[in-house]
Amino acid sequence: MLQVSRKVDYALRAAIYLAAQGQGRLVPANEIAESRRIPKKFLEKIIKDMQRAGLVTSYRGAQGGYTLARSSDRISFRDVIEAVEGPIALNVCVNEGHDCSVMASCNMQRVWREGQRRMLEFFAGTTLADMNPRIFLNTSVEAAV
Amino acid sequence: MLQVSRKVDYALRAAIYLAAQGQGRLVPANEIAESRRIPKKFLEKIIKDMQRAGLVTSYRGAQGGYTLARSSDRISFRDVIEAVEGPIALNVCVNEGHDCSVMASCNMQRVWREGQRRMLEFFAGTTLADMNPRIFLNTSVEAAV
DNA sequence: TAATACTAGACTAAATAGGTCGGAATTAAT
DNA sequence: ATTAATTCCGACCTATTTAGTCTAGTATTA
Repeated sequence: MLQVSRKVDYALRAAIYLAAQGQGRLVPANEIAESRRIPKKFLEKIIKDMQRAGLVTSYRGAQGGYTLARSSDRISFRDVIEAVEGPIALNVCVNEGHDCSVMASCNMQRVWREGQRRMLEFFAGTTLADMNPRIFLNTSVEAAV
Repeated sequence: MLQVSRKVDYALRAAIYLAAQGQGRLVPANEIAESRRIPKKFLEKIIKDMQRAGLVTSYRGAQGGYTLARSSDRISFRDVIEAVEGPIALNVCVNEGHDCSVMASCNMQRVWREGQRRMLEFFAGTTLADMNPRIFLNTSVEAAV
């Protein structure tokens, strides 16, 4: 339906929450889940995805928890989206190596590519730091308000 | 998965095919289905959606078929997408009247809105006529090539 | 009246979304 | 050493959506 999944939404909520806590502070899943209204067990899996993508670091055991692996202004929406959903492709025919049966006569590929390029450009330019209440760094988002 | 459905893809293939045949010529479902590799019965339902949205006109009986309801340069990708999928909302919280539980502290809504605005702007600016082989009218698509 | 087309609605198989469950492994504090 | 806090892991589950198919029409024309 051309809509982001709950997974992406939850991942970003969590990432933004971690960003607000400051890199370094270890935040347990419970706290994130409760404060951002995310099912805890589901959240754990989602954060694991972000960890695998190198966005989050985790520590087990008592006093353990999660923290951002790098500063919030170097983690973009695109990073988070792709961490949990894999690479974005607006249509199957935009994938590398995909061979569309009607490609020669269809001409749509270029449209999907360009639409996707614009979307990615925007999501890559918006970072977790931009979500910090009050201070918005991304001028393109700023300009839209 | 943030990807357009087969339905949207088929709808656009069909619409582009109709555009290429010229408004006025009645094209039967069979011809569209075969030439664009779309399951016929599925196609009929999809075209019905486009008809309900006022994009296509149909005529029953022998020599019947489908044709565009207006000229191809006045039917955009956005028109077709919304005809078969309903209004686009990049995230649930962008919908009118939706009340997000963590909205006050989340700040993401503005990002989805702006991302969506950019996407729609592009899809609304790209028409079926732009898909005519060789002649591309939409300069923004043109520029991307 | 036969052939060609679209129409309507029920049905279905497979995939995806959105989780849940139960416990094992790890660590810090007591 | 024990316990409590915490992540990690894999299997499981269920509802919804996707991508169609099937059957039985109705309308139109030659």
